Amino acid sequence: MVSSKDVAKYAGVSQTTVSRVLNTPELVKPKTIEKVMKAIEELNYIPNDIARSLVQKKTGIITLISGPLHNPFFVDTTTAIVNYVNARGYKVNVYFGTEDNLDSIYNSVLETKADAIILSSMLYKDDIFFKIEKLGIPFIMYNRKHQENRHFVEIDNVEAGYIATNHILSLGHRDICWIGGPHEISTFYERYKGFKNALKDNGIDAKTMPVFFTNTNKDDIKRAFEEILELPKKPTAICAATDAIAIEILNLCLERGFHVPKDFNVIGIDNVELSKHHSIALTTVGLESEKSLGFIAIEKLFEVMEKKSACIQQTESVKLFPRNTTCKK
Amino acid sequence: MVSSKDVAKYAGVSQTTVSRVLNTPELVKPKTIEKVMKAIEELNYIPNDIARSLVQKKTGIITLISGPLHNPFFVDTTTAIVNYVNARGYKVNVYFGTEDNLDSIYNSVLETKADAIILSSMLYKDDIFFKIEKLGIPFIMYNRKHQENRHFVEIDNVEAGYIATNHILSLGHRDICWIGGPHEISTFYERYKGFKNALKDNGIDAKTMPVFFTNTNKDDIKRAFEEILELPKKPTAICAATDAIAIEILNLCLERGFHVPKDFNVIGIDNVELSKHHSIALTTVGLESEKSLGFIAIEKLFEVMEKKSACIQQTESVKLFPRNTTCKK
DNA sequence: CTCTGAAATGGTTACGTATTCATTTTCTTA
DNA sequence: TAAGAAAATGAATACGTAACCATTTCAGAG
Repeated sequence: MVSSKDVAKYAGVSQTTVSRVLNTPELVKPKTIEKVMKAIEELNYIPNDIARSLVQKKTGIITLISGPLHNPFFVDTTTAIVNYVNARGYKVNVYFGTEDNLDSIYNSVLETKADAIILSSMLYKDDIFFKIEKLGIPFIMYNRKHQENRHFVEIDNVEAGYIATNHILSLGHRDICWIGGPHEISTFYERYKGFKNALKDNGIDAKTMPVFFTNTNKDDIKRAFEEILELPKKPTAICAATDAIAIEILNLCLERGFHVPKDFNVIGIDNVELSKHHSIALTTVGLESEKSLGFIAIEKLFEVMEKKSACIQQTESVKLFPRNTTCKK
Repeated sequence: MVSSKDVAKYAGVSQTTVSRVLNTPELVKPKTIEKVMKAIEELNYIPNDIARSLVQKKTGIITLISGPLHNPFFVDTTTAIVNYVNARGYKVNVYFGTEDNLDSIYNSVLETKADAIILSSMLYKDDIFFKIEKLGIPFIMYNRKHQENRHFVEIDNVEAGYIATNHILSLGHRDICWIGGPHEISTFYERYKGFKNALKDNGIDAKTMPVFFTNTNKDDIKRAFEEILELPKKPTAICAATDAIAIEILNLCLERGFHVPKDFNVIGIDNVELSKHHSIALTTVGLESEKSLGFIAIEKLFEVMEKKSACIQQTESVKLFPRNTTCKK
């Protein structure tokens, strides 16, 4: 591999000068620059990122721990994050976390001397929070938060659950069910809280409503859906904690020959891009702002990296996006 | 930052021994290992990946240049690639290439001393091919190939175009149009070739058929669709070169109040996961094999990295997946 | 011309690890 | 118990760059 030393020798200057030509050319005589550039050209020299990282203690890498892309929410956020990071001249190390592989991901992440971390894999009570904090580098959670209540960007999940449920109730539905995820995740816990609040405010006893807390892979959602179908009183509306779940429920309904919204109303939360597709047209609750949550989060992370902010605690407000999967009972 | 030297001093051994404890513990006395591990624990030492990379000349990084995730094909492939790479203990630097940002991506990629590159951004005649080849590291293209005809994994694109078109013809449609992408990309060129071949074999003059070669972003597809609507003789079937285009066409049809397949048949190519969703149920052509193209490609790339193979030139066979967006005329 | 300060360049070192080679310690066996 | 082999450890170095400090070169003022 050709190094800056080789270039230096070839051009008849010192390695220091080669480095200067590339980093602070204003300190080098034009004629020298020319010489060095010619040598670089002819030797096909490409600076070694790794060596630079070592000496500068900056890797130019942002680590992203996303959820899996079969969840369209992470399609939207990953796109926003990666593109933003690259536009800022950084690189992205990406991981798709599931229940199985998180340990090995965290191991790898801690060794990588990234300049910052953005993640959506955090549980409400999660030891990894403290390990990451101990790294001493900027980090931010999006869509989930930790008990410690620091470094997060989220939507107003309680409100989102409330709005979704309230919408269903306002359409006249009274046989409702909730299908959400594990409550170790703040997002699911809070959205469910909104569900209960809405029921209460409408004078309904939450305890009478069937609720399902499932893992968010297709198989488990299917299992939950089958349980729904076997309920003594079939619900007329299904409130899903996320668009990903809602869209899968949609799929299962159609697979069984049901019609949405005639047989079942379905509502989600997140307002993912896919929900806007006219084949899906999912009624959902999402950000008031045009920006995606991923974008907001990565923007904030850079603020922290640039010391413009110290600690992010941001909860974005939400609104209803009525589409075609809900209707008057 | 605490280094292996600090650990060494704390444990009363040499830095070499610390390194050995972590990499070749079988060469260290158990008692010493214990001492060192205790020091590592107490000092909260985490080995520095960067320094290791520098001396070993291995970064443990695979660079992935994917297309944008709003194309569901890249959702599938990115998932497969990232998960496979991480499972093998490597990291992934990911980029989402578009027309605008490819130059800056390539700049960044060439500087990163990745151990290998996997990409789907290559044009048929593209100078970057030679620059990457000059890097001297393993690389592979998926879904596209270069004029030089080396280092690629693709589906049989000509055959795919043929099968799709033939299916439409066999359903009795005669007013067909083709909507594809720029022909600088091998994929589009070859799928279109299959389209023409099928017409020819059915005794139809390809020149009489309306064809559209558009960029693959939503706006341009919309523009093409509007042109289709203004054709003197409205086609009964639209052959899209990719599922991404087909699904967007589906969206536009529904937006305009058309019914698919009653008003328009739509067929795609790629058999992306999303096409299987019952709200979409897109008829398409895809891999015969169960594996995703991304998986096949990354598997092959590792073969090259392990010197099991030298140069990959792989074309996978395809078959029809009939679903609900096509029907007898 | 000479002096002075600025501009330009070079020598050396540090970054944190793995590796190579040398040395010390321990074990085995006669 | 001594000798030789094997095991365990350490010292020095390389990786390729940027940064620091020292030195040389140059331009302009007196």
